[in-house]
Amino acid sequence: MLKYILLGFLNYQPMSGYDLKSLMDESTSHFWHAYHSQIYTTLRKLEEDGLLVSEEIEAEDAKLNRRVYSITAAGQAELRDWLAQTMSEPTPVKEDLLVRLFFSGSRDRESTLNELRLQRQFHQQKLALYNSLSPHHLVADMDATPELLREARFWATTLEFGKRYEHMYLAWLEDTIRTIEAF
Amino acid sequence: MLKYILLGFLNYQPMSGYDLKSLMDESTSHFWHAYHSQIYTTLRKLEEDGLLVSEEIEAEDAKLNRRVYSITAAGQAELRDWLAQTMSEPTPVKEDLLVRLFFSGSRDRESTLNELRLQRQFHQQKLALYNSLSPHHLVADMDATPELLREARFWATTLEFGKRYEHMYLAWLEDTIRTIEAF
DNA sequence: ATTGGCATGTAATTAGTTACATGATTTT
DNA sequence: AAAATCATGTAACTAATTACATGCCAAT
Repeated sequence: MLKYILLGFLNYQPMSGYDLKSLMDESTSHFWHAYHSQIYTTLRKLEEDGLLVSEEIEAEDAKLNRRVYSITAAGQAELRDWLAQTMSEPTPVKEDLLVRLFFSGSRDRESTLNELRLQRQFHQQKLALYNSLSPHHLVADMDATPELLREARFWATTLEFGKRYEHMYLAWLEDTIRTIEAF
Repeated sequence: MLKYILLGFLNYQPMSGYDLKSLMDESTSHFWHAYHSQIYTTLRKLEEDGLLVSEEIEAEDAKLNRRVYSITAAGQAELRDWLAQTMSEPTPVKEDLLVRLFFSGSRDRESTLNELRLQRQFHQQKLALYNSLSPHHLVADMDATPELLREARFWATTLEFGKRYEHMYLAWLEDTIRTIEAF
């Protein structure tokens, strides 16, 4: 999946691994996180496969050089083909907290409740973050072409998902805390 | 994580890899899916680490023998220690559909809409499934001890999460379909 | 003086997926 | 006759995580 995220961003404009990591951190990381180590190795692999080309940009000053990647025609075709397909399943959920809760019967009740209360805090923060975000702040990090502005409408739908997800999660946490307090 | 799911179930009662796979399929797979190949290899590893012991049960008839695993004292301690901890973060979301939607600006609109409509179908089915499930049907697959019945209250909270998740997801899909139709 | 941002990578390990492989019994 | 269920595993591969590693510049 990371492959397509990188192709997707590089289809907007050429960028370095560092740029991609920064962009991801404030956008796609909310539904697909990746470490910089994976980003750099995947970029190399995509270049080997001919989907990207890179160019080392010498920095003035004594700074570290940047390696800027551009998408190739083959890369664009790969992205297009991938998008032309249709997911044949819903994405399976992987939620650690639910695993823990499922097996919390033998656990100290206060320990469980503390964990849920801490999670409530985390999800409140996430919701607050999403509410403070505008999909347009991403445009500011790239060249604001008219095409990019059209992309922002799709970005907004994923942000809306995030808000609803956190809202749902919080309500469930509240109710679950109350339920377990009453056990 | 699979490690703790296996320890968690085996803490209820001894079982084979096949039993564990079946139990997971109708419970934890909704928030933590695993293939049988991974289950069998993980069970072996846990036995090597002394957290489980296994015993080969000879089948009457000419059936294949079952290997039944039991949790050891060390295994119970490991499970207890893990549950005594507290997650220091919310679980990161990984949702393929959002990645695809994020980069769908350059995509044919009908293709995007078709994918969303198909997902709507999937999530309707998931919601229907969750609504048909009772946490007690799981007890039927194991020995119905009074302790197990207490566990079922925790199982129910995870099922409730599933219902709310699918409900939220569906509403978002509906709204997103309408939004994109209006683009 | 130290923290944070810029900037890049490799190495080692663990986890997860897909494919291969077998074979009997029961149900449709 | 074919499909589903029971039952177990290995092998190959891909993806993801964690740790290691470096070094400049600007701001506090």
